[in-house]
Parts: sequence; structure tokens; C-alpha cells
Amino acid sequence: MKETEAIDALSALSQETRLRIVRYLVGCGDDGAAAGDIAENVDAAASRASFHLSVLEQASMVTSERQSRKIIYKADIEKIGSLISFLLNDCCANHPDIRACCLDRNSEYYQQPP
Amino acid sequence: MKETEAIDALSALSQETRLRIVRYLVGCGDDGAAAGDIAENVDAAASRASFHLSVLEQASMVTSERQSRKIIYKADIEKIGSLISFLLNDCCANHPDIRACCLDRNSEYYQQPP
DNA sequence: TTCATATTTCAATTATTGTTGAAATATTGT
DNA sequence: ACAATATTTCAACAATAATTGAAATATGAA
Repeated sequence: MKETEAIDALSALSQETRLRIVRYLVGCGDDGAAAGDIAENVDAAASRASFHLSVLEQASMVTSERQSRKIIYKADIEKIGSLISFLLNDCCANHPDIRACCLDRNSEYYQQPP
Repeated sequence: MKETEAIDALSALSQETRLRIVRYLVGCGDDGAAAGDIAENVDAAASRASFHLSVLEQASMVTSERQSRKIIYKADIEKIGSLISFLLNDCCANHPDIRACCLDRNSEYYQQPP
């Protein structure tokens, strides 16, 4: 992920309504959710949700696809991961103390350091 | 880290000059760098660097302390880690695919999942 | 005290972002 | 074709953020 993409992504996530949308969509998993459903769940007018969804899509944090009348949005898990990777590696030079903060001791990926 | 703090942190990092400042300060490690040194290194006027440093400090991404004439800024490694934790855990519900993106296979903490 | 250095604060300006409701577009069912 | 549903686009406005250069503040040295 390039710096400009990362800035767009960070900027997209730095807004309450949009952060709520992402949280909701991550929870929806691969089913995603329709724009109207999202608007209702984050308690925003349709036009407002639509605007914020377009910002998130611009920043590649979500994808959209029309399914008959509805437009289904999904969190773009890989791109969100890339952003976190960017923060860890590019931006923070893979700093070991920053990395340590992020490891979840309950994750199956975690191993006590030697 | 609370949502409002996370939004402040994301917002602070979503700006080119500020991202450069953080990158530079992470590179400076525990020595930190003086405001003037930072301004020069990110190629910004003193007042502009000062403004952006205050935004970063507000958001707890950096700390400052006066050392005689100079004001030394340091990256707040722990808080930056908390932000990444927030993205991984709170915001993204500890989604395994997002977490996988972020784990560095060369890290001593990494273990192949069972 | 006076001067030089380091940094911040301020006001003015410009640029970007967010909100609202109404109108426009796209799709489906009758 | 018409009506109903789902969503986006638009224009107007309000709010926030960024840049600039000049002036103010703090520190240390002669």
C-alpha cells in the first residue's frame, strides 16, 4: 500500500459514521449489507450514509455490488489488513514494541517469544 | 483505547506532513528530535510543523518535553500500538483474516496456525 | 540587560469536509 | 406503462482544517 492510499484510508476511517459503518460491515461478514440496512443501523439519513459509503469505497475500505434493487456493501478485509500492515511496517518501520502491542495472546497465531 | 481517541488518532495520521513527522520520529527512537529539526526534515515552515506537532500531541501520537531551548518530540510507541490494536480488535472484531494480513512471518512472535 | 536561538501563537485566508432535503436514476412487480 | 422500492446525486449551506507570515514567548549566553 502506497502512502497516498494509506492517507485516504486513514482519512476515511477517521469519522464516526464511517467507522460505525465499517464496524457494522465487518460484523456482517461476507454477506455484506444493503445501503438502506446500513443507513438504518448507523442511524443516518440515506443520503448521508450514501455519501459516507462512497468515501469508504473511494478509499477501498468497502466494496459494492448491485443485487437487483439493492446495493450490497462489504468490508474489504484485505485492504483493511493492508492499512494495518502499512502502519506496522512502512510507517512504523516494523518497530518491535509497536508490533508487540498488537499481538493478541489468545490468537492461534500467537507464540510466546523465545 | 476509546472510539473518540481512535478517531482523533486516525485523523491525526491522515495528513501527509503529519505522517512524515511520525515516520521520522519513529526512526529517531527514544532520542526524539527537536521541533526545528523535524520541520527541516519534513520540509515545512516552523509554524506549520508546530501546528501539525500540536495536532499529533493532542491525539497522543507524540510526546514533547523541553530541553533547555529546544522542545524534543518523540513518537508515542505505546499509543500508536493502541491505535493498531483498536483497528484489529475493537473496530474489526479481531477478524482472523485481517489479523493474518498483519502478522510478519519473520517475527519471532509468529507461529504457523494449527 | 541585551542579543541570538528555538518554538509557539495569532489572525487572515483558502481549501476541504459534512449535513440536509429534494430531485434524479435504476430496478422490480402489477 | 405505472407505481413502489432502493439508492444516489445535487445544490446550498455550515463546520473544520490547513497554510502563511508576522508577532509573541521562553531560554541561554555575552
